[in-house]
Amino acid sequence: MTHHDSAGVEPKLPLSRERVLRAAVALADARGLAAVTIRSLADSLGLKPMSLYHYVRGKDDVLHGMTDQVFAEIDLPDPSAPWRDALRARAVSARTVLSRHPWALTILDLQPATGAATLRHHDAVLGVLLRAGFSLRVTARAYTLLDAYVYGFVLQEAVLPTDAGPPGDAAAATLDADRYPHLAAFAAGLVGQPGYSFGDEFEPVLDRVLDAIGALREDG
Amino acid sequence: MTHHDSAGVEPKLPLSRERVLRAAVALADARGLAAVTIRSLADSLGLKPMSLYHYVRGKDDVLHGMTDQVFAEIDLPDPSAPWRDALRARAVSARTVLSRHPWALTILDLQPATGAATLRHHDAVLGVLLRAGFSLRVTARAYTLLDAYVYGFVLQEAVLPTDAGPPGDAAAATLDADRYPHLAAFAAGLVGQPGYSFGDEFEPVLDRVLDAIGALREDG
DNA sequence: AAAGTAAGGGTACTTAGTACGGTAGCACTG
DNA sequence: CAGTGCTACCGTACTAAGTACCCTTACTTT
Repeated sequence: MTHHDSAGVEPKLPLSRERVLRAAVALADARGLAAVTIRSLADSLGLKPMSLYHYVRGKDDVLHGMTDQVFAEIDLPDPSAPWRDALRARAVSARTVLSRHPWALTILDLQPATGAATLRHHDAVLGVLLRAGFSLRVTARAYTLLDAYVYGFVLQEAVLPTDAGPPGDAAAATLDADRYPHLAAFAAGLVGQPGYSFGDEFEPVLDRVLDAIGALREDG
Repeated sequence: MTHHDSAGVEPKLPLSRERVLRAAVALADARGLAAVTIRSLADSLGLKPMSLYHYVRGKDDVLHGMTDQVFAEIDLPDPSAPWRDALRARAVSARTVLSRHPWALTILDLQPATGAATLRHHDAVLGVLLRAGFSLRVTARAYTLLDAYVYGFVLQEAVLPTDAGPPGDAAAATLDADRYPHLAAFAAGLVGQPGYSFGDEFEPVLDRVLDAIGALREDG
């Protein structure tokens, strides 16, 4: 037996920065961002901690690289599609990917995002808007709004109390209905209802966001 | 001389959880979230590390408490104002506060946000919408959109390359104009222009977001 | 005065990042 | 074929940080 295994157990292919980052993403998905330590990462690759430093510059570099991996998973927009369709598809894809890797947002604001996949991605989206006749200024606003919506939605999705608890409603029990009447009304009247899923709200609201982007274009 | 000082140097009043958290916020503002360690926090209060554990449960509790402090800084919406004015003011306030404490977003998605100030805040905003006749479902959508915009905007503001570098343009120099033509066009044609400020885009776009919320209401 | 309690601290263990300096196998050179 | 050097990997050890456990001092309460 030549190596330990814990989460990913990637086959014993030639090592590389790519494979290290992929293992890091797998680890974060499986056990959370906090479980991504140089030591456990090395362990999941059958290596000793110091060996990783041949492929990455350090922990920070691993985190950088992980976000770039995530961006690489997001579908690039179709350059020939109408802007609205292209943006909609890209928003849905981004949301799906970020929901799959919820730890990514936590890292995002740590660094200026200069990974190759990240840059290529942003460039492609900007291209869609510019080709559709958006001015530079409106393109900036539109992209800001679209991404703000996606990031913000995913962030809220991550924050929501995951009531995988008792059948009734875990959140409502904690809530003081006197002090927070509206929150209580929510827990009881909407979130607690069978069939309600916060995630399902993404697309209906997205359509209004796209309307708003259209309005931004009119403004000039 | 009875105590060390480093960042906050709060006067020697009676200690309390409140004061510990306030010192933590001051530390994060001054030196970044990474500088908030139990040890440096104790030091900034003239205490030894272990003494803090009489006021907080541990590092996680400190982080929880810090986000709640931040929420406490956001103006509560005026319950008697029309929904659009109330939401607009609250969004501007939230954005200002979050820009002042950019580290807050990093912590936000770590925990389900159950601080008192946080709950009171959300409850007040929900109240504005419900009293204005929004249904539960549309209220949820509207609030999601508004907060997504604020969070997402602040997040992007934090990520933006702060070109406080050379006079020309630091970002453009790094960018490969062949590989990323649209990004390059941006750096040169908009971001690099004198007088351009990303932060100034917040309010114009916010107005379109409020339009979108109005449209959500129509949909029912 | 005795006893209890609150506030603060000392020591030390554990986990994590990483600097520094190996070592072993292979490739290529003269 | 010996030597030279490179590549991949590893062992050791230092530092920073969180925190469990137990102690001391001082003040309060009866």
